[in-house]
Amino acid sequence: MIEIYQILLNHFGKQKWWPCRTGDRFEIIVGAILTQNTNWKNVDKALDNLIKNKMLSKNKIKKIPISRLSALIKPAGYYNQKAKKLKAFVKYNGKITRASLLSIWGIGYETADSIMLYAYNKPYFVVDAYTKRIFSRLGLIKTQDYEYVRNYFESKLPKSISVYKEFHALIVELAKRHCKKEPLCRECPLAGRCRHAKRL
DNA sequence: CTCCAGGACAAGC
DNA sequence: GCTTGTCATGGA
Repeated sequence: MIEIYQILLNHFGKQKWWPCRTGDRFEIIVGAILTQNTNWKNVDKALDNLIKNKMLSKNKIKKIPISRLSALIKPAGYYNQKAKKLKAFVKYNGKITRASLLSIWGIGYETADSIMLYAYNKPYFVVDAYTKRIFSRLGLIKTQDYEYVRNYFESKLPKSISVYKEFHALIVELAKRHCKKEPLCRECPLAGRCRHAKRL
């Protein structure tokens, strides 16, 4: 597994995730919620709107009317749902752990682990749809169950925050560049490992 | 025009 | 328990 990480790192270079302009962890959390099933470019516009209107803070999100909040994050799509999710998150006051994040409405496994890893620097491997798709097509995982896949990666990798961060980012980069193109295995850095004729 | 993007939740079976 | 529908903009 670490070999695959090295191949991707050598091929694409460091991705330096999570993108964050303010350097504030709250921006990472908001981004993690807004990017659910959504292109990052759209999320970027929504974050721009929040920053330009000086609304990117826990207290501001608490106080802003939900109708205005949803208008500001509109480019990110699902804006009504996501406005509710942001409200649900800022309403929570307790200690932030993986379990407590999962108890908040609107935060599922991937979002919780993204927040833990990239905002709080805790060693949870983030599993997204790309990860499941690519590694099952490589023949390395049997099921798509989230916790199974996360456990698989965490057990086969050194427990390193930076490796977890980069690897997930590299998987997304690999997917963006090669998962859509057909046939896969020519320019793909994992070509030699792909047992499938189809694309990753 | 269709398809999908760094998901999560609820309803239906 | 597992499968399907819903949420929605913007770019390819």
